[in-house]
Amino acid sequence: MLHSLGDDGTPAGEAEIVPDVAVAVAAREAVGDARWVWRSGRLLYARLLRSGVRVGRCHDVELVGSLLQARDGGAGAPAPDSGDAWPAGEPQPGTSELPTLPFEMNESRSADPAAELATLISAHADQLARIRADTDPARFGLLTAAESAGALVATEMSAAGLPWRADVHDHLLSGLLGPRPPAVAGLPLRPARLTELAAQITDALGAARPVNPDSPAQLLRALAAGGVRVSSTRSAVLRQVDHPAVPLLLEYKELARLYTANGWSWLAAWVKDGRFRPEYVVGGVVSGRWASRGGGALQIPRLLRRAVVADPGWTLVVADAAQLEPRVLAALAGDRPFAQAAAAGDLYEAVAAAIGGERAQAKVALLSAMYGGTGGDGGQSLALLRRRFPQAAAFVETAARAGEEGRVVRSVLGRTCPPPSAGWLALTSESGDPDEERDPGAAAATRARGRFTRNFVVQASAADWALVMLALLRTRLAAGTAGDGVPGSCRPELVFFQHDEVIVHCQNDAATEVVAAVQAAATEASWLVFGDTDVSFPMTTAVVDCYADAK
DNA sequence: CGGAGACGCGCG
DNA sequence: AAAGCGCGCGTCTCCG
Repeated sequence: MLHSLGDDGTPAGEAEIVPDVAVAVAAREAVGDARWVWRSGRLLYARLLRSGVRVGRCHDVELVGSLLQARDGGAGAPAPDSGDAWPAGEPQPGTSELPTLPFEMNESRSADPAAELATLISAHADQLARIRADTDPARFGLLTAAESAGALVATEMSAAGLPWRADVHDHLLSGLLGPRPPAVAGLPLRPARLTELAAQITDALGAARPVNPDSPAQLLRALAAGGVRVSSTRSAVLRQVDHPAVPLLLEYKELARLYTANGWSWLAAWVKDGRFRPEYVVGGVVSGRWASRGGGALQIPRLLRRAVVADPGWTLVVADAAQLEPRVLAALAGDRPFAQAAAAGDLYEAVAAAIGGERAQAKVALLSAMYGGTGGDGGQSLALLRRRFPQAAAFVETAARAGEEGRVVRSVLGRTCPPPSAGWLALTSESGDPDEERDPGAAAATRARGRFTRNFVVQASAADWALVMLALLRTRLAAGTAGDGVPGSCRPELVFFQHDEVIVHCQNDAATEVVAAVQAAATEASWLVFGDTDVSFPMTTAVVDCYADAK
């Protein structure tokens, strides 16, 4: 059932019963600019794509509902005060994004589709009203539009798949691990190289029985027996120990990780017909970053980028937002000297020059400022950073204090972080009785939430920018001339998105146009999200046959 | 036997 | 002194 809607979400005309949704959607897409309103596009849009139907825009009631719920609090709590995480005194981006809503859609096979459609229409109208009621309706409206567009991109990317050469992957595995081990009684044997290393580790530790390096507890005991006292078996801890078993263990861990996480079983489970098709979870991370389900799509080891190869006649445009998070902080905080350091080129270099240190120190100090660390040995650089860029420092400090006090903070477009848990409140609340000892964990929990909100304002605002950029890039790729007039699926396709990085798979002669589209999307996103700022958000782009050859 | 949690490590 | 932010997932281990 479809129903056309006006700009404010009120239905116009009569609801329409269509025999084939895909056909009806395609027909409406062909004649103009529709924005589809649906309960959730998660399954529905995948079906449309399988029928060869692509849509331009949507309003995903489920995803927008989550954004609104986070903003307004689960139990109808009052809206959070918006003072903390918003750039002060910035011009507001335009409000031209308010859509027309020609069609309503309901695809369920419920007993009473008309009633369900009515429920959806009123839920949507309610959401529009709540978006308008935001302290910054233009920015929050942009967020809801971008989140909905992100859902379309995610589904399209899963459908397209990341080009993946199983033969290259297999070759990498056998080179490092030995040939694929046969399965015995359903379980694959340990690969030759791992077996060899395990034996060498046992020898090096002087153990009487074979040590299983996969068991942290067993390994810890064997290390202690061999005279190595460590707090854990982590690589970082082992690396600081001088013992002949250590290099063997480090190699074992690295290879075992490759084997279990991205070995032959992974290959068989996730790569079909030359494509890796993970499922992306839009809004899966509280900060607005995407998560993924199955296949560990966002944790593909760099080593395996060698297996990501464009089809013959096609190429990969790999684009990465350089130093995104510190740039976002610069734009958020309205810190002029910092913004000027982020105006062009290498931000870390510019910051190093400003505080009179090395680039590496500047980078660590900046990350510490955003993560809530102390900078470790670079504590001095952090102090210099605070003195040189007081507004930027104050911005993250304010966010940290809000968290420590149990308040919530918002990203630049108004994504709200979760409130503290009941456990946190119980742990950190003062009892009022001066004799009562405070829980010793209370201070640690308070600081932990401070670090969370401190990081949230930056990470979530970076996610806002990246999502808007992605949505704009999608639109530009669809509107471009590349692939025009050629039958079949010859258009550039978004095939990967990982927080601040995108990959477009396109025909060789389209690469220049795609690179330009990426740059234009980044520039437009910066304006829409941050308005008039000195800060630039450069994308480094590489046109390569193989992902491993980018940067 | 399956679930839950710790551990460890890959990515940003 | 203790310690940085956000995830997914595989193995080991304990427990009911």
